[in-house]
Amino acid sequence: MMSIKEIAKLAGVSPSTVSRVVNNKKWVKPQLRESILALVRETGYVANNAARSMVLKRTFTIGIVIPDTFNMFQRQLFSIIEHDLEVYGYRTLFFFIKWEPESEFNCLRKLKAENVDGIIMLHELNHPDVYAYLTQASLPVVLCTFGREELGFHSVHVDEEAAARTATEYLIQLGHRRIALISGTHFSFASQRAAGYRMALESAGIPYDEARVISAVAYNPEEGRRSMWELLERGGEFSALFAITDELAIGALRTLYEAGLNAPQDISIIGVDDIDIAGFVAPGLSTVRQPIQAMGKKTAEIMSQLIAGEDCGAHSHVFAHQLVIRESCDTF
Amino acid sequence: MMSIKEIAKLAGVSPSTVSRVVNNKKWVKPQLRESILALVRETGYVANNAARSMVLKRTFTIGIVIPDTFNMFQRQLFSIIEHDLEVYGYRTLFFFIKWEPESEFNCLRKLKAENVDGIIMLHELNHPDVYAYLTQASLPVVLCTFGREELGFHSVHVDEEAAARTATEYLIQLGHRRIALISGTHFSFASQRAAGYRMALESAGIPYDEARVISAVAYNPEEGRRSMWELLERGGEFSALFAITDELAIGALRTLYEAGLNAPQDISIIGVDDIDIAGFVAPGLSTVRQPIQAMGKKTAEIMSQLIAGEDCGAHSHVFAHQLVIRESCDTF
DNA sequence: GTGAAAGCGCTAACAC
DNA sequence: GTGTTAGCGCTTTCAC
Repeated sequence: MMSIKEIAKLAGVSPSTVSRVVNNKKWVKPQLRESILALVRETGYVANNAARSMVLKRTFTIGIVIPDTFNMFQRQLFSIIEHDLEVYGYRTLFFFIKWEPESEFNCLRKLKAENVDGIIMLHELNHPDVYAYLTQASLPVVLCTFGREELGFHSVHVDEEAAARTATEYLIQLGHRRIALISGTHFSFASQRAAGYRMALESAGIPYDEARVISAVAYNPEEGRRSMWELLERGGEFSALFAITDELAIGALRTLYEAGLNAPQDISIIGVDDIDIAGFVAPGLSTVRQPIQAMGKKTAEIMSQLIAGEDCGAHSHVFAHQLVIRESCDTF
Repeated sequence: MMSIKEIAKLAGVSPSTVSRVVNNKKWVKPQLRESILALVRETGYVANNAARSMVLKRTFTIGIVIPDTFNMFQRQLFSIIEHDLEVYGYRTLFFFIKWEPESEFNCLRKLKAENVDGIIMLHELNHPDVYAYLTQASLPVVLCTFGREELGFHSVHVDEEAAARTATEYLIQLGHRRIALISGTHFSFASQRAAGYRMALESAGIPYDEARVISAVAYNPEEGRRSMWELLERGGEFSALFAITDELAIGALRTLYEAGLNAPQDISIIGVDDIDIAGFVAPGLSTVRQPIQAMGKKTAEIMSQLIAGEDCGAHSHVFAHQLVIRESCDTF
């Protein structure tokens, strides 16, 4: 690999001068600058990041903590964030969290080893050491799609409870009263969305019936499929289903197909997130949209401001959700 | 951030000794080793990667080149690769390629700056400078899901042409003779799969009819949907469709739904890849599976062998595809 | 067994 | 304007 010294030798100048040129600093005679630039182009020289970040004490790298099984929603989100971060001049480094308990600890190790300039979490970490480290290192942190007010981190998210209430109320408005729920236990959004469901029921004077709710152990289509089958096999009657994520809802839709049932004629189904594929299944999935694009952009923006030491105002940035009506729900 | 010097000072030893301990080298008195280890645990010290890789001249990082719009197939693939690479002791760094022409050049810059130990390409790059650099730097390279025999790189892929032929022949076997095709122009797999379609037709003595083929500009559901609408609007008759990717096929399935048509009753549809979601749409998508798991594992394995300087045998590792019959195709 | 010293590639004071 | 020097955090000879 070409190094700055070699370029310097070729140009007959000192490394400092080359450094000044490639970093666009002043105090280099225009003519010299040009000739060095030409040399750089010719040789294809690019400065070594490791060496650079060591002296600068900045890596220009933002760590993104994300589950290794990241779903389509998170996938869209991080693409947006990655893109914007690049525009701001930052690289992204992914830290994939697995379901094993040591994974979080492992992530912390890597975080320390990498010396990132900031961290964006698309995944809730529970190990207190992680948050302790982040705080103590006073590393810029932005939580995306969940909040942690107590910890004082910036966060970008929707009001999960309200979003779930919107979905459930839509079903109620359509005339449904026996509404099943596919919920889950992992991550705070699950209990928040489940709470929104209960509140909607309560407001409408509909009793909450445990026989119609099931807790999924993951948020993918296969779990949705499995859960819906279980719900069906319980024999309890329901005319509509609220699944706390679109992927779960898509799996439930699949179960209906397998069972020879139709949505929305037999059972109405609604999800949350509005992932890309939601509009392509048949019937198109009605859902509550999280403004992925806007949330991703905001996350990147806050991060860049935080690093620049600018004030970002409120710590909690709550985005409005939006009901998206497609074809999977009908009046009862 | 804690540094090796501080640990050394706390332990009352020199940095070299601490280094020996954390790197599990010999020549440290067991007792001393224990006390230093305890200190490391206590302080949560983790060696700085940048500094480490600078002196080692290895980064233990594998670059993964992937389109920023990576589809579900590629997403599954890289999760597997990332996981295995971690087991082998390597980190992964993603290089997202955008559709802009400068993106490839930009990627090359980053590649140079990062000093990765190896590169896995999940995306074909066309800029000759890239391959020139890879060769000249004699960096281990593994191409995944496409080949480049001429360039002498290792590659892991299926026989794209044969896979497409399998899909098309299945349709023919079912009695279809008017088979539409949604193909594309980007990346070599597209023309290879299109060629497989033509060969299957030819073998069956079915004339190739341009009126029934369309070229998509991307390989996502939206493009599949759009393409299928165009095919339908052309008015040409066909009883089956071969879409060169599952995402395209899923979009086409959606078009049928929108048009009030049914698969497989009105039109049979088959794709290629067998992405996760293929089994969850309604009807379940029949497709030709690429053994994602095996291919990902092999890719990581070859990479680790290449770095270790081991011989990996053949340069081209071709995996067998497999017809997956679900519900989207029926006899004509 | 352990420490001192050199050096990886780079940037930033500071000298000239 | 340009070069010299020191040093970022680490590992690795080479002394001792």
